[in-house]
Amino acid sequence: MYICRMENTDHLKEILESHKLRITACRKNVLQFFLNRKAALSQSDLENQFTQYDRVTLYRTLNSFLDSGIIHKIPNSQGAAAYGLCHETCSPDHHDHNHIHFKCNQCGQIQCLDDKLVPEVTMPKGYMIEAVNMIVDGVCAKCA
Amino acid sequence: MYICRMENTDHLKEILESHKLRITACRKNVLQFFLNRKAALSQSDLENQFTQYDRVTLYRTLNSFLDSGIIHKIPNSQGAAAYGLCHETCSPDHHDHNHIHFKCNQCGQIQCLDDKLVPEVTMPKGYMIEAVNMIVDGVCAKCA
DNA sequence: TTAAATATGCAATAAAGTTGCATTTATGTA
DNA sequence: TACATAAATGCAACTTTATTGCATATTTAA
Repeated sequence: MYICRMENTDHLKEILESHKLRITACRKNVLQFFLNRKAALSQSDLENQFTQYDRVTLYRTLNSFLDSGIIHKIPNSQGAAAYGLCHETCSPDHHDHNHIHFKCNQCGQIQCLDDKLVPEVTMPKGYMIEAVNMIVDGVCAKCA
Repeated sequence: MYICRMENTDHLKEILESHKLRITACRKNVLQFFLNRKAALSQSDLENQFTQYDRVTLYRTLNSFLDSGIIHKIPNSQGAAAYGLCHETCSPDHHDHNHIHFKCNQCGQIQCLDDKLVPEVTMPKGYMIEAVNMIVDGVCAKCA
């Protein structure tokens, strides 16, 4: 029989504090959900998981995580916006996601391939680069 | 004084025919608009330009262009979906856009950098690649 | 020229994103 | 610990974008 007990949430508190965010139940739950998941999450994923919270609250939770540099938005051409956890190297001012994102056309999941770095690119004269995103579409190892 | 006259629309007709689409005024107008524009277009761009057409018609026009391989959808993390013209090498079955997309954070325009090719990437074992997209965010030459 | 297939306009709805405001909760300080 | 202040939450409302059904109009092939 599975005994439900209080989990230690010190690590969640630390992450939120270090990003200058207040500690709330909603934020801790959402953050834990991100940490458990390998794949990126969308607003509707959160709504399905946390029916106890209003969708506006979840929307603003995502925004506060975005602004503080806990998560990053992943560009995609279809469906709702997806969000992935940032690395320690990210700060509110300067995001640092030079990893490739992969979207599986079978299961629909979007993954951060943290150890696959985006190759260098050069732009035509006069262009200033602020961020580079690379999204690979295909079939993931699990679905293949 | 500028004299308004009928333009030759044979090239539009040819493009539509070669993609197995019926020739209609709306499709010719939208296609011409794409050909004139360097930057990618969104649904709302079309709505602003072509107030004579219902937005559902424009929506379906975009879809028919997408399905037939005249345009491609450009992934982005913010704002409405953007669409860019395909090259001759694209067919309904197999799209071939290995060029980089650039989004200017100043003017908001998204451009196809047709001669900037997306670099090769390798995936972890078991992954199958179907498409690779690269989006560079920054400031374009005009806005810099 | 006409029948069949397709495109369009209108109405309606779904889904996603966003804001204002009253209430509740978290946090720093006395 | 209690309190004042600042921030988070829930609710309502609204905007934008995406989507479908159906009647009518247009295109195309025979």
